[in-house]
Amino acid sequence: MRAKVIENENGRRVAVEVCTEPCAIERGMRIIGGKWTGSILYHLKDGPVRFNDLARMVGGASKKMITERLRHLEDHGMIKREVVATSPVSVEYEITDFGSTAICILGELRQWSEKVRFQTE
Amino acid sequence: MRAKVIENENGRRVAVEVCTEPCAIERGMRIIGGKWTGSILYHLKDGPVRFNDLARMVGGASKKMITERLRHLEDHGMIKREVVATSPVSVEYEITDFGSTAICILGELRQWSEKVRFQTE
DNA sequence: TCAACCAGTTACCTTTTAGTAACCTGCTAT
DNA sequence: ATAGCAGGTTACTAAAAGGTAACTGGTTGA
Repeated sequence: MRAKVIENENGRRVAVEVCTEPCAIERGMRIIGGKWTGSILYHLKDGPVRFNDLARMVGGASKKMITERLRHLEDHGMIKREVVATSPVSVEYEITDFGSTAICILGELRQWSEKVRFQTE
Repeated sequence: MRAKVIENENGRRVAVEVCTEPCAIERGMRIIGGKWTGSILYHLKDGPVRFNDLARMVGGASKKMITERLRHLEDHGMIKREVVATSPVSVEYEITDFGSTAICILGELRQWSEKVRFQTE
């Protein structure tokens, strides 16, 4: 991310230290940037939540989306899935320590976009 | 984002204060979460950059993508486009004060995802 | 005159993402 | 028995996103 453009000995403009794909920001976005992903993770910040409860909380997202995003977050070690031996069984999703490290970013994004309402449109 | 699930008087689980679509995190992601968007904005943090230089810096993104993202960022008041009367004309893109407010979020995301390499996979 | 640079635009195509709605197994309270 | 809950899965469709490559019109230096 230190990319800059300089002129070489022939007067041609060339980029040095280009942002090779995928750069850190792009990679980060691919982890927490998908639709619903950030919201879902953020909803887990205060403790474990069950699948259907999550589906109820995140209005607009279908079960399919919830499942997909949970698997994605699990694959990246941000949440863990735990089957609780109730009857009928319930499944709890809990944020991991690593997952928690993303919460502050999401929190800031949230605050930031709450201000946006007044800055644009 | 204070959504929780409670049981009502009939023992049914219902969500209260659900995250109505699109919630703050979702909205924020739609602004800075698109592919290349964050990277492009981040590359403008140290001063104005010309169109083709940007294209050179953000390796992997086509001119079409660069154009699209720049328009998007402009529409959201995060950058401004300025035609400089050189010959041939050059076009400079500069981050606005408002756009700068997103840089710290992107910086944190960047730092965070640099750590990710060691945490997952 | 020719090639290269500027800042894009256009047409076309492929891939990805997202959404709906129905369905599944297992369990339980009525 | 049957309706409802749990936690999903499946099939299908629509829309959006992303990518390639060619092209534009003007400028400039060799």
